[in-house]
Amino acid sequence: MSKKSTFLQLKENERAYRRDIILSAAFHLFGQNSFHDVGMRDVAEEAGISPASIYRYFSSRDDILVEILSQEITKGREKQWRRLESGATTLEEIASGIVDFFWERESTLQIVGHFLWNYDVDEEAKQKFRSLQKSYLDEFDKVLVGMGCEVSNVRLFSKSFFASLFGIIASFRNYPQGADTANAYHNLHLLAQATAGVFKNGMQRVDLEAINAVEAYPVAPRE
Amino acid sequence: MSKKSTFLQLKENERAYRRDIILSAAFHLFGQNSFHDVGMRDVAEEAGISPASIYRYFSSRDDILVEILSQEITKGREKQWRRLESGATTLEEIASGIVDFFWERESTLQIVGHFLWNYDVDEEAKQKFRSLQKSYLDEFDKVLVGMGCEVSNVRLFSKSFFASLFGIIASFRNYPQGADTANAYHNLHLLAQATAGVFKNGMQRVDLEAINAVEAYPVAPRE
DNA sequence: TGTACATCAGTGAACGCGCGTTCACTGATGTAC
DNA sequence: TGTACATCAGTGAACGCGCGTTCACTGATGTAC
Repeated sequence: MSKKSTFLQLKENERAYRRDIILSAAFHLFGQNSFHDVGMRDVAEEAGISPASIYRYFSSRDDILVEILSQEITKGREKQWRRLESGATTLEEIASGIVDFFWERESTLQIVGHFLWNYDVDEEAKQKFRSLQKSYLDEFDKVLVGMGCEVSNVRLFSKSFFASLFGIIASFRNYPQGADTANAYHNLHLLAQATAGVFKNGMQRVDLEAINAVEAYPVAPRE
Repeated sequence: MSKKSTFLQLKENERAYRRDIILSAAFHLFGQNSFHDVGMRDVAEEAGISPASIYRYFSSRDDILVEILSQEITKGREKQWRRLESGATTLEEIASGIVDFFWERESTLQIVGHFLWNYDVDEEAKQKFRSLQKSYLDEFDKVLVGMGCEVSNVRLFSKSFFASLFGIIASFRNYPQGADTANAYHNLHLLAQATAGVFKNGMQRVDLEAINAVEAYPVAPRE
């Protein structure tokens, strides 16, 4: 490696390092505040730079968001997959893992919601988000197969299961359950357990009939 | 009834009628445009009045939104419940009904999302939204029981099932499926069918174990 | 029959404000010759 | 060793703009006496 390329390498490293500082700042803020309360000015302040500087490292706010989501998923995955590798796990455990994942970091849920709901999301970030979805589902497929899922279309199962949990969390995390928060948390786990139980039962059969039933379904494009 | 009270009544009717005009205008706009593209100025224009006038009939934008959602649900319910009353129906049919309901009116999905995600929602509207949730689930309970659901905790089942479908629609309505829209629509139905199948299987048992498992779950409040 | 007053629908214009993003610029460091 | 030039981190201030909502006002209609 020539001297010159080493210098360039160092420069690139520095740049990556600065980028990380911004990301860490944002990550930290999202851990303490709710999604809508963290703006570019806040991130800049936390990182010790000016708002304008952020745009040297990220093309948009969405770009930061998707990057943070990526980190969150990686962390969450490590935490959960570690358990998985140490032996067989149940769908129920995975389900409560997902509930806790979103419960502990509300803003992560908000970020996902942001990408699922918003129309005017930065196109580049949208692409990244989609590949995150895909890779997450890929891993999930593997886990299910590893758990002995005998369903013919595993991907269908992964999608349904994850989306179900996501929907439960989204719908009921703030649903009034006699007022206190602990109750809502408990209720989420209850719903997650019930759903996991239902899916566990379905893990062996079901889908074949379902798919056949659906092939005949009319394909009506949105007007 | 005295003459006076009749006059007052007429006046009230007129007022209610004007309110309905605004609501219809908004309803119409939401049917043709996406959620974020319909503002108070648009509603006003469509209704043939000035933006300021709207606030004589609704306390906030959220107030209009929740009112529209209420109408949508009523309509959708009529459509679906009518089928139900004419005989036994399957969970699968209900599931595709829900998919179509949200698919046909994307903005309805957006409205629900708005109330589930946003923090700074008008408090009054939030209350209304919650009672909508409740009454919807109430009806759903009845339908399930009517279908022969033998589960001990029907409400738990209703919540899980509805939230699952909602999550599926939210997660995958824009998920790239080989690019064209018809495909996404078809895919949603596929997922819905699979999920309905899984839940149908679980409708007879499952939940009891699940609930017991959960009672022992630690109740950890959000930090 | 007329006058003063209350009520309420309706309005044009402006307010407010958040907030992502861009602009024009400075200063430091490296490179070419 | 010095000069001109390129590159890039970093910045304060402002831009832009959407958009829900409010303000101060007009005009019509009903009511009291």
